[in-house]
Amino acid sequence: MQVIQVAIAVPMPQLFDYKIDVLHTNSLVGCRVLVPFGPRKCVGIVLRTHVESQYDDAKLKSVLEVLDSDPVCSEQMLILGRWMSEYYHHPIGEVLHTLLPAVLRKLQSGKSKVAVSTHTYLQLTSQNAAHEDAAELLTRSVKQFDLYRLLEKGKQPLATVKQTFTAAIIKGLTDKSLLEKTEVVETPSDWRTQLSVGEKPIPNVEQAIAISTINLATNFSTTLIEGVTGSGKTEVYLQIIEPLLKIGKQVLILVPEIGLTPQTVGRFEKRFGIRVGTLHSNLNNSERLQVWQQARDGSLGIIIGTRSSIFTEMKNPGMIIVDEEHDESFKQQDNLRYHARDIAVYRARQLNIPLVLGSATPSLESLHNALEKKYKHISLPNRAGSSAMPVQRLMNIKGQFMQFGIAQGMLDKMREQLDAGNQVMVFVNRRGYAPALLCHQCGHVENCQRCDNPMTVHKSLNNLQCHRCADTRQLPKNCAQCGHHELDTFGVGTEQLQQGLETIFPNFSTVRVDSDTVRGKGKLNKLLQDINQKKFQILVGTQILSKGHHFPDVTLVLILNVDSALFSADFRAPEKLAQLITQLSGRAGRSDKLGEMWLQTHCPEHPLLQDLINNGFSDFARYALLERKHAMLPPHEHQICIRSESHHKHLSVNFLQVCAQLFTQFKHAKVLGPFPAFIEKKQGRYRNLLIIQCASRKYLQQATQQANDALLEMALSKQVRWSIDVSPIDFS
DNA sequence: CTCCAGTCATCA
DNA sequence: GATGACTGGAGA
Repeated sequence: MQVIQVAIAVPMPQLFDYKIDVLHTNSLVGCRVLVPFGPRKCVGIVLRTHVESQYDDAKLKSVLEVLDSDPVCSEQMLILGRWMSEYYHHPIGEVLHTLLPAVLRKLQSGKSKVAVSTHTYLQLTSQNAAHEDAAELLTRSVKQFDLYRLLEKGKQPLATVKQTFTAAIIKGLTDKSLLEKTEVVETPSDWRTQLSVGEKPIPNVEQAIAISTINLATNFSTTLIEGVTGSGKTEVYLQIIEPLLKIGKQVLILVPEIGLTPQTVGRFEKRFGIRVGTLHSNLNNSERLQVWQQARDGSLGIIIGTRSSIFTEMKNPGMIIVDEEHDESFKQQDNLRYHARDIAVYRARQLNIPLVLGSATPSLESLHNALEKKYKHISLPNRAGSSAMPVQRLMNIKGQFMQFGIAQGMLDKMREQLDAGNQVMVFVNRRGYAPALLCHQCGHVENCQRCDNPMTVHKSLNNLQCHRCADTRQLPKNCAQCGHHELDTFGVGTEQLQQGLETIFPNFSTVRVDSDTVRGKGKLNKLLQDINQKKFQILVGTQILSKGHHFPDVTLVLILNVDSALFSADFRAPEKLAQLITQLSGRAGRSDKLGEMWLQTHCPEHPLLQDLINNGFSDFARYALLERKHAMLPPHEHQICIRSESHHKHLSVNFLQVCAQLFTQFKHAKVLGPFPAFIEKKQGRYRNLLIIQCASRKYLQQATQQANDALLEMALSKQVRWSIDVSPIDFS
C-alpha cells in the first residue's frame, strides 16, 4: 500500500492524499486517477508518489482507478502548472485542469485514446485502360486536366487540392473513374517526408534582415517584430520557420480569436505542402484532443491556434510565434486569468527555443521590454506592396451642432462619398468603459482635484468618482469652466446610431456590426462578405470591424467618441484607441482609391492625438510609454486587481476593505480603491475591485501571496466571490 | 407541520 | 466547485 498526492480541480490550494495498491507508483506522476472526493468521484492528477501522509491511515481513501498508462501531463507541463499556480495565485488543481484538453478532465471512462488518425488523399486510379484516353477525354476541361497532371506526379492531400480546385472538378475526375480517394494512416514522421517548399516571393531588404536575424537564434530569445500593416509579417513567419521544419522541428503559432481564418491556415499549408493542425473555439472536444495528441507525438509540423493552444506540447519543438501579440483575446478574462503571451515567454524559455512576437501595434508591455533590450527588436516600417494608408484627420467638434453624435461637417463628407458610390464606415469607440464628463462647449473635463485624473461617471449613483483616490462628488449640472449645461458622457450606442443614419440617409442601406449582430457561427463572415459585395453602403460598428478583415471599397472612416478614450480613468484607453485607429487604417481603402479617416474630438490639440496622426503608432507608443513612466503606471510599475462580487453590496465592499487593510503592511505596495466595477451590477451581484500597485513585480508577487494565504483563512472570503487578476488589462 | 431558499462546512 | 446538512421564514 502506497500513498500518492493528487491535484483536484477545486478552488482550494492544497493537494489530497490517497492510498493506492500499485507496485510501480513511480511512473504515475502526471497520470490521471479517479478518486472518491466527498460524496462524489473526481478526476485528479498525480503529483507525487511515495508520500508520507500527515493524515492517519483510517482517514485516507483509496484511488478507484488509474486512468492513464502514460502521463497526460509531462514533467515540464507540471513545472509550468506549478509556476502558473504561484504566479497567478490560483489553486494548482484548477491550473492543471485548464492545461489539459476538456475531454481528459471529464469523469467518463477517460481511457479514451483517440482512434488512429487517417488523412484523405487523392490519387489516380490504377485502371490503366481509363488512362489511355485521359488526355483526349479531358481536352474540354482545362481545370480537370490540370488536376490530372498534378496527380500524375503522385498522390496529394485532399485538403491541399481543395485550395486550388473546386469540389466539382474533383467530382468530374472521379466520375470518369480517373481519380479515387484513399485513407492513409499517419505516422509521426509523415509530414517531414511531405514537406516541400512552394513558390515564395523574394523578401525586401527589411524582411531579409528580419529573417536572417531570427534564423540566427537557435536557443531561447524573444524577438518583437514591429511591422506596419501590409509590411509582410506573415511572409517573415513563413521564411523563419522554413529551416526549422526542414530539420523536422515543430512550430506553434498563436493567433487572436478572430485571426484564425481558412486563408491564414491555407497560406501555411500551401507554402509547405503539409497539413496544419488548428485549435479554435469551433472545434469539438474530440477534434481538440486529436490535434493535442498529434502535436505531442510529433505528427504535426505546424500548429495554429488561439489562446489556450499555448498549452499544447510538441515532441520536437522549434519555435513559438505570437501573431498580433497586442490582441486582448490572448488574456483569459475569467477563472484562471492567464496571458498567453506571458505563458509563451515562459514556455519558450523552458523549451529553450526562440519566441517571436509580431504586431503592427505592439502592446506597450512588449515595446517596453524591447526598448529595455529584454527582447530583440525588429522593425518593418514599409508596406510591401504599393497600397497607401488612408489620410488621418481630426475634426474639432467643440460646440458644433451634432446629430446622433456626428458633426454636421462629417455628415456632408459622408454624403459626398456615398453619392460617389463608395462605402462609409462609422466606428463607435466603446473602449474606455469608465466614462468621463466633458463639456461640449469648451472641452473641459471634470478632473479629480487631488489626482488630476479624469473622474468616472456613475450614472446609477448620480455621482463622479476618482478611481485613483476614491474621492466622490455629486454629478454637476453645469460645466465648472464655462458654465454651459451641455455636459457629455460620450454615450451613443451602435443601435441608436444605425437608426439615426437610416433616417438621415434613407436611400442607402446601413448595416450594424457589433457583438450583438454577429453572435452565432459564421454570421460575422457572412456579414463581411455582404459588405464587400457592396450590399450595404454605411457600416456602423465596434471593435470587431478593426480585426483581420479588409474593406477595399470604404473610402471614409469616421471614428466617434475619441475623447472617451483620451479622458478615461482606464489608463490603457489611449493605447487601445491608437491600436484601433492604426489597425483600422490598414484595412480600409486600396491603392487606387485613397481613403480618409476622420477622428471627432473636442481636443484636436491633445498631444497623444497629434503624435498619432502626425508621426504614426510607433512614435505615439514611445511617447505614451514616457507618460506611463511619469504617471508610474504599467509597464513601469506592476498591478494586481482583486475583484469581488456578492448579492450584498456591503459584503463585496467590506471584503475589499479587508484586502486593502492586509496590503497596508507592505510598505512598497500602493493600494487603490476599492471602487465599483464599471459594470457595477451584473446578474444581481454587486461588483467591486481593488488595485494593488508596486514598482517591483517580485515584491508585489510576495505580498499578494501572503495576502492570499491570509484571505483563504478568513470566513469573509467564503461569503463573496472573489478572484485575483495579475497584470489586469480590463477593469470592467 | 412542510417546503424551499439561502447559508455553511466539508472534501484526504 | 459540488454536495449534503442545517436554518429560519412563509404558508396551510
